[in-house]
Amino acid sequence: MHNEAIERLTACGIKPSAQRISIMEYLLKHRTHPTVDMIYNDLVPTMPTLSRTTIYNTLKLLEEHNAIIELRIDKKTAHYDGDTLPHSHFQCKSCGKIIDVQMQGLLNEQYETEFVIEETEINYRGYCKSCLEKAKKTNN
Amino acid sequence: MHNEAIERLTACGIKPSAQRISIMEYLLKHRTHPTVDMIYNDLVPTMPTLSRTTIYNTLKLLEEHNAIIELRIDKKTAHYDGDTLPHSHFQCKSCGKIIDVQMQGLLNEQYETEFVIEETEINYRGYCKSCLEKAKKTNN
DNA sequence: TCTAATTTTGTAATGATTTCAAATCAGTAA
DNA sequence: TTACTGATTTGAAATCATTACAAAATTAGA
Repeated sequence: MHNEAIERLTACGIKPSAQRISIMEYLLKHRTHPTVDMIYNDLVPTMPTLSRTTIYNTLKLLEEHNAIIELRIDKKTAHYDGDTLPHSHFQCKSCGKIIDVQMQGLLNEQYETEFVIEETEINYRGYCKSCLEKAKKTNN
Repeated sequence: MHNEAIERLTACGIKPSAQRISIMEYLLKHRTHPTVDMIYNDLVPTMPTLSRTTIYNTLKLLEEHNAIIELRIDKKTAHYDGDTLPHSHFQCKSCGKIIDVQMQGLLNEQYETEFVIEETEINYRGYCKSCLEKAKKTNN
């Protein structure tokens, strides 16, 4: 797990520091879609100088380099996922748990037994035509 | 538009007050996926006593009664949509604009000319099996 | 009109995230 | 080893969207 973390970091072009390895390793080991605070509370005991800011900074860095995915399914706080392969998520409005949904496209009845869905949200992010054109003019 | 707002409110079981009508009407008229602040700034001139808190309260009420949809595509703030029919959204990471994507399921090349997609996120929200079972036991 | 319930309002509190400058660390050349 | 440079980490303070709350205003019914 430790080596996998280092491999993932270097493969994504990130210099593997002790903190970055710890956080990457945590996300590879725990498929619970943790928040910053969960990661912090679990790592501080073995890394007492660790700062919350470092976790924020590192997660942003990892996300920008596509080493992890930032989930915005929770309306309050960001959650993070070490699984970068395309898949969807379900969050229970009562207990807050986030569950992986290994299916592209819309859900079928197979899942109706596992949970009751009240909201479906499909979000795309990227760059719009006019911003791409503006960037072209400025950069060339 | 005024009457449509009242109709939507009553159809969703919401008593139509002046403020609620204004906000509902605004969301029916402006398909720009506004934030609380956009709604506030646009409505205050004609409704000087309007409070931001009322907008927060009203939007939550409207959403709970399925009169509108709350969008969480923007990582900073909530946006709101008066169009409750199922559709997806795209947000430009540069200008922040949110664009409707009238397509269920994953995007095809048709959209590649309109924008470049970097992230795809499919979120479901509802209730998980164990929470549903807990609720059953408590309520019966 | 009087009263009770509902709705609205403004202020203060909350809490996640960001900013920022100082401290620490890692790597390199002398 | 030592000194230097740049990268990384850290903690405190600031920011900003949202919520809590209690008072004020409005509405509806008797």
